[in-house]
Amino acid sequence: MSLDRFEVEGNTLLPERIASTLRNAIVGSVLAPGARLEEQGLAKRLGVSRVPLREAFRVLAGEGLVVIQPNRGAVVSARSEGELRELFAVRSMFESEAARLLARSRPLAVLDALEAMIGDMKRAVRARRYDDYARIAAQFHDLMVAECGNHLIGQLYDRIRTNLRRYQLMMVDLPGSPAKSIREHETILAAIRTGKAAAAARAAAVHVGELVERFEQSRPPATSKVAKGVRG
Amino acid sequence: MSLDRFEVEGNTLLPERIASTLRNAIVGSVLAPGARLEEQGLAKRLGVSRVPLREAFRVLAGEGLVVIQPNRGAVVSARSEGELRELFAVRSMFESEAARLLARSRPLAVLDALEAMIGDMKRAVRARRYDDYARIAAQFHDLMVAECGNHLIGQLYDRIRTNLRRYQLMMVDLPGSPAKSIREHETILAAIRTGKAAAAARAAAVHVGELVERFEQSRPPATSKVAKGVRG
DNA sequence: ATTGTATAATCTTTATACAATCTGATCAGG
DNA sequence: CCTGATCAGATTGTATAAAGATTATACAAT
Repeated sequence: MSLDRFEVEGNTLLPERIASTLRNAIVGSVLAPGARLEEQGLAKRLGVSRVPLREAFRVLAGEGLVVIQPNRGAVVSARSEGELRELFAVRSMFESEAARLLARSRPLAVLDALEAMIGDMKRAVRARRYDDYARIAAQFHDLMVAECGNHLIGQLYDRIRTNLRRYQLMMVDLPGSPAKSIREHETILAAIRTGKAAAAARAAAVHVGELVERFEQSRPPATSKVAKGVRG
Repeated sequence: MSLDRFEVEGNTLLPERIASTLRNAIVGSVLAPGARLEEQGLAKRLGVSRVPLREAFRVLAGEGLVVIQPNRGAVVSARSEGELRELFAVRSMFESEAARLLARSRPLAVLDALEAMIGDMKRAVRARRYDDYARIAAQFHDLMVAECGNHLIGQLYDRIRTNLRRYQLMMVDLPGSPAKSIREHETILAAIRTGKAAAAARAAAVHVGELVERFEQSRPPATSKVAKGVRG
């Protein structure tokens, strides 16, 4: 059961390793939206054959990172403001539900870990290490969802998170107002600790909502952009 | 744009057609949980070669219907009471959010279609055609989610629905108390029509909750079953 | 009787080659 | 300008083979 932690990495199949490489390239904008994933050339560059590469395409297509256009090959999927909003909306649902579930089950170890993270956040802010702060805040959310008890939510959340990374948000709390953000985390945790499920859910949703707002303020209100080179 | 409806169905790629065939076999229990999907034999039986078959495995793995065990091939994934509960929980979230969104946007054509469906449900029940009733009720939920405005929710909902089908539930309203179920649909639609977003969301959640309850009553409280023939 | 080793058979995984089909672009003709 | 033919390039699907992993079986050792 908990021996999983000792699994040797590298036992993974080639298609998954290829998918991982391409995923990193996509979320890191090395492969831009609309970029065509040419089979032969890519296979040669990665030093693999076409069969596992094609399987990797299917994996990424299932995650929504690439689109397979019949007889025209795989293409990095487009981004849009609309998709971004949808991603945040679903993220909000998941985190909200995770908070609700945690408020019901209240696993002590998890709550303590969350508490510790808030402490780390405060220290990071005091030390003006805002990148650390953002990283810890992201871990806070990850832990909540991972330990909420609903494994399916965890799976789907991973997918959302991967897709959100494409928008250079990295699922981080934008450092607009760390103090306020920390208070929001505290509100969530307090509601969970006292078993107030509805309040916890609401607080989590509010927090994500604040993130969206801060994000939209931090960006020029760009009109919905569709990637070039991709025909409808 | 709306010409999509006239798409020719044979333009799809072979891996997707294979995946569709296998998906039907899995949700129809022709391929039972734990069944090994032997490449050679399956390729021969389906009249395809192994490469597109492998891609189909990846597609189904992404949907959670099969598990790819490194160097041991693809296996139909196990079912469990736990997964069933998780599926229902996520379904509830999605339908709830869909109802909320619809209450905000209130697209007239959709609301009228939903209204018409409730009429059809009533007629079906009066005629004691409970299978028709169940089918229409399922369409009611599908339409809500499909037209809620968040395309991502629609995608994820499809995945949930496919997985729920494996539990022989077919995403139907169990005909335990059609009259009550119809009232619940009416409550949802009324809240949407009057723009009461929170009420609509709550009504949708309540409805799914009732479905779960009816389902659990209709079954012996079977303990969490794991498929045979699958080694850890 | 149990444990461990060696070998063979089976299946998966990956690579490679080749044929068939589709796409997109170019270009000639109306 | 629009239509239709043509053609290179890419994708898709098949076939085959080699390499690696797993399982089964037999056999030796404790």
